[in-house]
Amino acid sequence: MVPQIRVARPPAEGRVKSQLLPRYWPRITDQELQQISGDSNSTIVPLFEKVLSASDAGRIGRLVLPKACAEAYFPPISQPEGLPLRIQDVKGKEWIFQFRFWPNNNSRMYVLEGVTPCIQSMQLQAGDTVTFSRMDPEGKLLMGFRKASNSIAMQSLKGSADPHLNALSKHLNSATGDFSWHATEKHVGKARDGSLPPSMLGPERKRSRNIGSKSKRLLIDIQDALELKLTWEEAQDMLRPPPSIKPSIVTIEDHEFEEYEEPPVFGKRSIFTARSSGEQEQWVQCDSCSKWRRLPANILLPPKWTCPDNVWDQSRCSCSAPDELSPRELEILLRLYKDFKKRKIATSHKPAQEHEPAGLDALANAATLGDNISDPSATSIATTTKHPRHRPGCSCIVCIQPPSGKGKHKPTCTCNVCMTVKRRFKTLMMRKKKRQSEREAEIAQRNQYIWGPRDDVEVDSTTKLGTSLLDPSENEARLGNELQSNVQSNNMSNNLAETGKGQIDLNCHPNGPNREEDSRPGSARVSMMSLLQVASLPLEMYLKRNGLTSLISEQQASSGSHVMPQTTGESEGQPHEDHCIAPVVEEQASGGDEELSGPDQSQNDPS
DNA sequence: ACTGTGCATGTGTTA
DNA sequence: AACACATGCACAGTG
Repeated sequence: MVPQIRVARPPAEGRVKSQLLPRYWPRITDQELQQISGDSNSTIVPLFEKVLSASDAGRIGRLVLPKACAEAYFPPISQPEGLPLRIQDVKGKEWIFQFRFWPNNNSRMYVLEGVTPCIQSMQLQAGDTVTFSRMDPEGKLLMGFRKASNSIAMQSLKGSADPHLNALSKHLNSATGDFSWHATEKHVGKARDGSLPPSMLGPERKRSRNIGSKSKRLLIDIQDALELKLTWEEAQDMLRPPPSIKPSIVTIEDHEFEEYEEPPVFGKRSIFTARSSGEQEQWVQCDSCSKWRRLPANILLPPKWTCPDNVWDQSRCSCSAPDELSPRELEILLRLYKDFKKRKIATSHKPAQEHEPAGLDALANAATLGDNISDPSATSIATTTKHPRHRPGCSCIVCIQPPSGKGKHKPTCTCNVCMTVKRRFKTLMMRKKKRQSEREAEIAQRNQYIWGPRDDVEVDSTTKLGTSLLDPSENEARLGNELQSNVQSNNMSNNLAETGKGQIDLNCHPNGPNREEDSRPGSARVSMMSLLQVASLPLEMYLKRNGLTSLISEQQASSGSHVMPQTTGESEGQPHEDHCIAPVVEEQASGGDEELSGPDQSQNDPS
């Protein structure tokens, strides 16, 4: 891309820059400049930028300007009333803001008033960045923005002249494939720690400063928020319902929710798998020797777990006992798990269509967010309008009480707020149902796609095998799809796999007589069965179907190797009752994760 | 009751 | 210690 503009960067007047705090230094990319300037031949002078605070992005419509920036780049004002300032946005639209100041101690506090329409037009929120530039020689002020959400950040990165950033951008793309907001956070976070020069690290830590103090301002720098969220989601992996506490069932609007009296407890992260019998089990890694051990699914593990704790398998209760899985199998399992996680995260971050908070949080969200509930980024950063310190989803007394601030609501309360919340909840549930049916249809279609190439396996396994060995990711990706479908089906049918109520005929080939019906969008019930079949396939069948027969032979050769002790002796192709490495859910067996509203439900719902 | 406005205050950052 | 700034808060205006 050859910019048609001349850019005086960075930034503007070095003289002034030295007076600005680094956090206001403009980091506008060429692409952004190009965007701002359009086809103009003018010189764009990046002036400064500011990460929007909650109050900047709030309804008040006042954007606090850094004093030094205001005094350096905006016209001098002597009266508090200031003067109207004409600023052009990236779309070429001109906005007129009141540029003024408030006396503050012996100083001034500069603000731009009336920015709400502009902020809304750009769909900005706290954590996003607004950039100010000047077009010379006209001196026209320009306003750009950079969304804190990574999708936009990615665009910025892609367009960056900085090879570092371009490389990072490519890396992010390749690393995440189908771009995952969340996955990228991790990379970005990682990059922040290491590879990026400080000047490119985005907003500094400034904004996290107030947290933890007496008057806690829950204002989290977007980067910190991302890291926190990530940590939270990682933590979610380890959260389990309290082992001895039985949830009570609460019915709200004909929907049942599990309510736990005790908060979730921490357990060790494990991978849950299902056997073809429907029995679930979990794989856990020893903290001492790092070997993976198979345990019953219903075991709550302590945060730290080692082989000697393995009282369920005496042959593997010591670190000296060999791995049950071969390295290749382990790799596949882990990659499937990783892929599943990635997809789950991506799914959970999809706007509204895929994700909805449940239970009280949903109500709280509904109460505080209204239609904004469909905007995940909004829920992650923006404060509620009700109580600036609180975030959407906050169900504290302040946020759930009526505007008048008097008293709590009873279940039978019919006040406007309660009725609105209830209506909203109904709408949400209807939407959820609708989405669920859409999702099922989608799964059915995907299923059709999945099964399609399988014919090739049957017809020409050698060719497929060659391809597979060269590019195992393809197979794994397919497995991942199945896995995802499997998880979804698991969510929807709840313990179907466990109870075997689905009456799955494992001998029924997916391409069998029912296939036509299976693949029809809308015949979700049948497709669910197919998916469950996939979920329940023995490892050998997985391997075979995906061209990894060499692994089977390797496994057989090495085992008596303990790969699958119980499977030896069974004829190939016959469904095994045990050891289906189909990571169904990584949550406890108790959970269709979207179905719960107790402490456990939040496992998949960090918001 | 709600909204807008102006100022005050508390806290983190910088010199 | 001084400064910058995010936001709390009181008060006035409006519906």
